[in-house]
Amino acid sequence: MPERALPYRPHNHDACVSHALADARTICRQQNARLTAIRERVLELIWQSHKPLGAYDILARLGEEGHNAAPPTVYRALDFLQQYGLVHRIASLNAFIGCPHAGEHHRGTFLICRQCGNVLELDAPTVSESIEAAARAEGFRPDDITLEISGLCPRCQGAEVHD
Amino acid sequence: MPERALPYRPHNHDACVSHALADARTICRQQNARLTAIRERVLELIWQSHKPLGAYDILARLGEEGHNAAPPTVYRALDFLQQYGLVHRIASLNAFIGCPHAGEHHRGTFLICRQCGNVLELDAPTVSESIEAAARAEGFRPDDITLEISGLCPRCQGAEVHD
DNA sequence: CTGCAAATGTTATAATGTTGCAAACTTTGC
DNA sequence: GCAAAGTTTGCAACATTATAACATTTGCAG
Repeated sequence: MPERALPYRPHNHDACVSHALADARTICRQQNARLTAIRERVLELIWQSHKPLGAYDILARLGEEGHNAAPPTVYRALDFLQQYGLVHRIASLNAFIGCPHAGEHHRGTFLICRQCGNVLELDAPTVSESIEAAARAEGFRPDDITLEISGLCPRCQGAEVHD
Repeated sequence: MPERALPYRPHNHDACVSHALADARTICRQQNARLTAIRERVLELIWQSHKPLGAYDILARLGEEGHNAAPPTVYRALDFLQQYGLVHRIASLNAFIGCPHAGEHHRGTFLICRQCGNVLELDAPTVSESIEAAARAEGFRPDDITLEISGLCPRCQGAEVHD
């Protein structure tokens, strides 16, 4: 059994979330960063959904549980989490998702299913290298890469059913 | 002299714009699409700036010239132009830019200079293929690819000057 | 325990994008 | 030509996403 399951495969998602939180705590401790209650709660909410979560979705869930937060609270937590590579922002969706290989500051490659909304972060060094090579061939010095692939995930290709 | 110059190289930009407009007219005629006055004006405004233009920038320029348009007018024109591959939306910037190889419905690859703001659309079949291969290797059926590379263009690498 | 820096609360507002309906314009069939 | 149908635009309101500015609280070092 792989340590990290694919989002569209059945798996113990609670374990998946707590693993991510444990990792986050480790990473923050190592870097002397303060994973405060709100930051941790935001991270947890994001992880509890494999689908990307909008800032205002997070806000709403915090509201439901009594924490009456304002937008800056959430955006600040998100900034922090992004800074430490714990979550990614998906530009084409204006939404955020947990990073399964947190730790280093990086931008990932995302496979976004337009049917079920699940997102898989791909670790594809070959692709990154080919992109960077193409950019440098134009004399461009690449810095930050946004690669978001929309399409159909394996599960949604056969049956066009909702999740 | 190449027909289409790189945005960060000096070139006759008026000619560049009128060429793009002429292409657009041809494409729309061929497809029985109506390139109305507003749509053409929006396209022209976008082309006049090599830097991506936000919807509200366009709105403001239309306002300056007496056309008191509302947001839906601009967004509808942009939808039309995107549909016919005449402009692209750059998700990481919430902005729009003219497509230098219009005609087919496609998503491009963009080199975005974070210093001067110029954007070059790259036509990199190798990269696209490698991306699609990586996606399919995960069982994913790619559909639409957003690839936006932020960094420094050749001109801005030596001197960190503003455009 | 005091003072500083970091984090959070709070209010307001900016920036971006959409809905829904009415009016104007274009095309088409006759 | 002319009316019906379809497309495009005008317009008002609103929805969503994100930030600014400043006050308050919290955590921690000395």
